[in-house]
Amino acid sequence: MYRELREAIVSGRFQPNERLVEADLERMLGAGRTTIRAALVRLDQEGLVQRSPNRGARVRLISDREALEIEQVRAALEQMVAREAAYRASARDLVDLRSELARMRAHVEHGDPLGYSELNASFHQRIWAIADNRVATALLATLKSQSIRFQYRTILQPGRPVRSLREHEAIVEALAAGDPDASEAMMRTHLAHVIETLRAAIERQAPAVP
Amino acid sequence: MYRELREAIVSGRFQPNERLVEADLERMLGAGRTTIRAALVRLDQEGLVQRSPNRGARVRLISDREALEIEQVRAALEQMVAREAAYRASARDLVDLRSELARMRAHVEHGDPLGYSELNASFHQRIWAIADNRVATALLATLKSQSIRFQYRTILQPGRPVRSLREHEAIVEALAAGDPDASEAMMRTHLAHVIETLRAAIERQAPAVP
DNA sequence: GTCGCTCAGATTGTGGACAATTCTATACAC
DNA sequence: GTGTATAGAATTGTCCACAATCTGAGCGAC
Repeated sequence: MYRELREAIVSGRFQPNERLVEADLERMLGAGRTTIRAALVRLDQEGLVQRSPNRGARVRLISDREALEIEQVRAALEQMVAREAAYRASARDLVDLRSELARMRAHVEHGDPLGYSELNASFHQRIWAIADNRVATALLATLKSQSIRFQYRTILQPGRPVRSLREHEAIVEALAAGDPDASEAMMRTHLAHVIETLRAAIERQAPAVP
Repeated sequence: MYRELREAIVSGRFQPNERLVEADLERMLGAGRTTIRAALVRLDQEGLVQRSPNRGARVRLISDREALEIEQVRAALEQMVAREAAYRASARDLVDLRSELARMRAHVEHGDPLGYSELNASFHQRIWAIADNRVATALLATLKSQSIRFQYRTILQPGRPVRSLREHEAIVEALAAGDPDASEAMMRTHLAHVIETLRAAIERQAPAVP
């Protein structure tokens, strides 16, 4: 039940800020209100849903500012994870990463930013797995689900996929060299560019508020 | 209710791994089982409680390994937050930080590591506030409550408070200089030492498993 | 002695009922 | 027209009862 509701929210079947009335969800998902309620409490704690006392639950709207904060936190964690992965990556891991990279390159060359974006996500997850830090992985996963609505604002920018791909290649090289400092640094510059792109996209869309 | 249960767990009134039977809590806290249940679901999602289907809830036991993972995540976030704080710290903030430092110094000189430890926590929180990143602050707070049981394993090590104090002074100097790189670097070495101290304490206590 | 079985007791999971609160629409005063 | 009061509808919060599940003790077969 929690899974289903979560999926419905993350996949965008509910709009941001949309009310989640317990009785409606009850019919929609075919579960008792008690069960729905428990799921809403979890999703609230997870930051996907906002509940106010006696006023029910809504799909949480992530503001532009919060999206940037999330991206900064994500960057900090991914840097640490990349460093850790440099210590731990096996030959097999590197083979997998390089084949992932090849597939990403294909999508870029065919001008398919959306397909690239999906592979991008699984590329990063692969690094999380190598680093083998469950706490970090769990946090990164919930951060990603919170900010999912913002992902296209970066990858759809003209020229971004090509640069993004080069940055990913640099990360793999550093990991292959077993160089923790370089791996962290490459991940840092990669995500600094992501943040910069996102910031620019946001400012362009919402120009100077008086 | 959530607050009360949380407080009871974090403050150690329940032992790690202790069963949390809903009926008992009902009497103990004077609330209906429904309310207790909602609080347990939240605490589960927060990582303070572990619930298994049909088998109820327990106070979550943080393993040594997980404590180290948490500390690594915390380090990554605190570095980022220190950098951000360097951009934003006002003259007033620096005055506050320095007076906090003075109090910490007093506790070290009087040989009061526990008092020092408390001030230590509020020192870091002050930096979080300066950085003004709510997402990071929230995560840091929950990480802290999860790993609270481990805090004395570092600060009670002989000689640790003195070194810790010096590291905090270095952080304030970097912040005062408005130097983001230095602030991040000072925070990094500070927390690297914390992690190293914790790792040593854990290994000493649980020597080589065959 | 140990393994497997059964059954009672303890505990959690879920649906329904009712109380408490908030929201909405209408009526009324100015 | 604007603002305020109020009744009724909509919705959430909580208690309770009962079903589903797990746990552990007792007992017998081997």
